[in-house]
Amino acid sequence: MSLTDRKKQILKIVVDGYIATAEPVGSKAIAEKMPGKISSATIRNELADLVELGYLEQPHTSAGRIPSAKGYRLYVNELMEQHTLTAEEIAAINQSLTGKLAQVDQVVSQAGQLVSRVVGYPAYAMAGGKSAVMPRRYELIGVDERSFIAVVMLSDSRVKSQLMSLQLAVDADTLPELSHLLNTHFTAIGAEEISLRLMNLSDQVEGSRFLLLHQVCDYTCELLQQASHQSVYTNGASQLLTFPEYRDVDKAHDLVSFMVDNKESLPIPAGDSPMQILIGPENVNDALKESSVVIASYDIGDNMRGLVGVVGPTRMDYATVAARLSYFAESLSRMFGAPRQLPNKEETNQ
Amino acid sequence: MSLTDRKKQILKIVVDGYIATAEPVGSKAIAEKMPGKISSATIRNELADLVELGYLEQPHTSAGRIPSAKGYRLYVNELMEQHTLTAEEIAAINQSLTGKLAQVDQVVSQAGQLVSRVVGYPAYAMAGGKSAVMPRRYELIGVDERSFIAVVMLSDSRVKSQLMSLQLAVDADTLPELSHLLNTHFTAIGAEEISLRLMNLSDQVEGSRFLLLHQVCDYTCELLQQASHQSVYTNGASQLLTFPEYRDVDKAHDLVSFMVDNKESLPIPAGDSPMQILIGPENVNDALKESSVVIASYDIGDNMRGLVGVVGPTRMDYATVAARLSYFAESLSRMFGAPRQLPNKEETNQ
DNA sequence: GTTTAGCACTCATACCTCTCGAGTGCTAAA
DNA sequence: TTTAGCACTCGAGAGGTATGAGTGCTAAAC
Repeated sequence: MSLTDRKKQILKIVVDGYIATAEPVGSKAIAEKMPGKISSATIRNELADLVELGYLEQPHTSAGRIPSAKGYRLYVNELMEQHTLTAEEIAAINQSLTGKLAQVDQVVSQAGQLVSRVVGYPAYAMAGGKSAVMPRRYELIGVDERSFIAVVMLSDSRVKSQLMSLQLAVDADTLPELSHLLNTHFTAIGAEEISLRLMNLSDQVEGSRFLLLHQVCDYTCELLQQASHQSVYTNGASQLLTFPEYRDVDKAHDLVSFMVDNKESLPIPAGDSPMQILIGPENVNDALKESSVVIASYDIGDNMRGLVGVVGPTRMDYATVAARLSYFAESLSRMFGAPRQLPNKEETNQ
Repeated sequence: MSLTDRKKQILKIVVDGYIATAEPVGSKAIAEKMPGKISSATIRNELADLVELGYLEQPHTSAGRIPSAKGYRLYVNELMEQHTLTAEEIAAINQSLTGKLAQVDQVVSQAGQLVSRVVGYPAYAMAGGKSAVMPRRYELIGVDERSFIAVVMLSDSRVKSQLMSLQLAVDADTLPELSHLLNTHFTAIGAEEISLRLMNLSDQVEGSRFLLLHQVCDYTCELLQQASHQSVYTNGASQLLTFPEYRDVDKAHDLVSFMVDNKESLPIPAGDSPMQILIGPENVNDALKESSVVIASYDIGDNMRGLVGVVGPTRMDYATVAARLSYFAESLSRMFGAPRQLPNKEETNQ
């Protein structure tokens, strides 16, 4: 007994129907949707086969059928129609992207927010991989005799700055000198190396200057740590509550609080395919075993990658979500590919 | 018929009981908790009075009593025992505060997060009022011939910076000159004034330089706008789902999505009391009519105020929440009062 | 006048049974 | 291989009943 075309067609109708209504789909309903006249009895035979093959499941004897994870998988891989975005959908996405993404730094978090809005499911976002971030350039700017601004540029072209205050006033030459010192000895190295070199300087540099250096180095280390420990942003988790599969408050709570408190464990794409779909039990994490995740990645300037994912019930509208998400990711890549002209390659510091 | 001491005592027992169990409290249960032996029949007479006075309600004839908003109000104002924090609670709060609040900028959002964790209810946070933010100091730092870093210090002592790129290379003198120009003409003014002055310069300044100025001014305006439009951070909204009053998914969804999508409408303190409690219908916003809010504010450096609020069912554990929240806010004020030495007063720029 | 015991009454909840109908599986005929 | 027919299954909902917590009221006791 094999998967004939008709079986596939029936499977597709079941998945489509279940996605739309969240109710088991019966043989009669299928018969009506099948092209050519076929009786419900025939459909029943086919359905029995599909259950035996593992593509469908039966909640109980006298109910219609619902897709199994295997069924969804086949649907996603072969059966589902490419959802072509309507003009309105494209307009909505473009609209949501215009002018919103000025700060490179905020791109990632905003992407998650926008996706959640655009696809109508909860979403999450994070910045993906690449080599470790390091300081690339320092600048110290005097404000008054008791405070100065530390500016640190990182290897991924982000610039961070903070006001710092001093116990003891320093004279005018100090800041430029220390800037130079930092730029010569404290760039292109990691956090441990920074502490190390700072220690070595402790007896070569006069006390109040050393304190100042210490402050800046601390700040830098903090930035590096922040950059290394991937931060994940989740958005719209409350939308889960609108799906009937999460009417059970406990289930909903499990998933919502997983998305909020345990973001770090949300799935990241395995290979380097631009889009990936994880269906129910295909998810490693228990909390997601009854949900599906669609992940897409996009390029941000400076060979970084961003990642946006969408979470929903296994009964997710894969076709639409996939289409919107991939258009969204492509748009982002495009926006950051050409028009942004950031200094394109590493340039040794100072 | 007036509020005798015994009636108050009974009211207190009802509120305490209802807070603890979320179930109507019956006369027998009350009788057991009353000091001195009083029969349940007597209690029933008193309860009937309390209902008539509007302090209690009866879900239906044969159920126990639950507090009305008026009842909670009396409880909060007079009856509730000051919850004195245990050593563990204090330790937990202190612990959560240590070393977490380095960046003035992140204080507000982190405060919300910490409060939510510390008090065990959903929380929100925002930075409060004070005069409009303005640019106070600029600095332009060359990176290479095609890019530079713009550093803008705002009147509230926050420092922001971003990498910017240029179409045309500029020579070495340009950046310092333009920095000076910005510092002389573009500080201590609002966004509209910035655009205005920029326009006036359009024919006095050579093209590529003007473009550069334009970039910086745009960035500044963006910062100002960002600062003016109060941002509200919410945390732990999912914790609502653990309360029986939000077992009804629709109710839960209403409130959760209100907290997430409509944060701006969350209540802000009316007077300048350090702590405020809004009970059920006392809230202006419909979505909060069946919930209570506890708000506290604290001082951040530079005469700014931060605000943290806690949201929960009317049956909230006011005593504990209030105690923890106020300790938390006091700690924050203390941390930012003395030990932080930011430049203490406005100092006219350059 | 206040308190108490006693008792009939109320109502939400849980549980049972029954009915209804959608949907099935199987069989036998086309 | 397909179809009609039919008995069967099972969930959902309606209706009915028992249970028990809790009440209000009355009349007696303090």
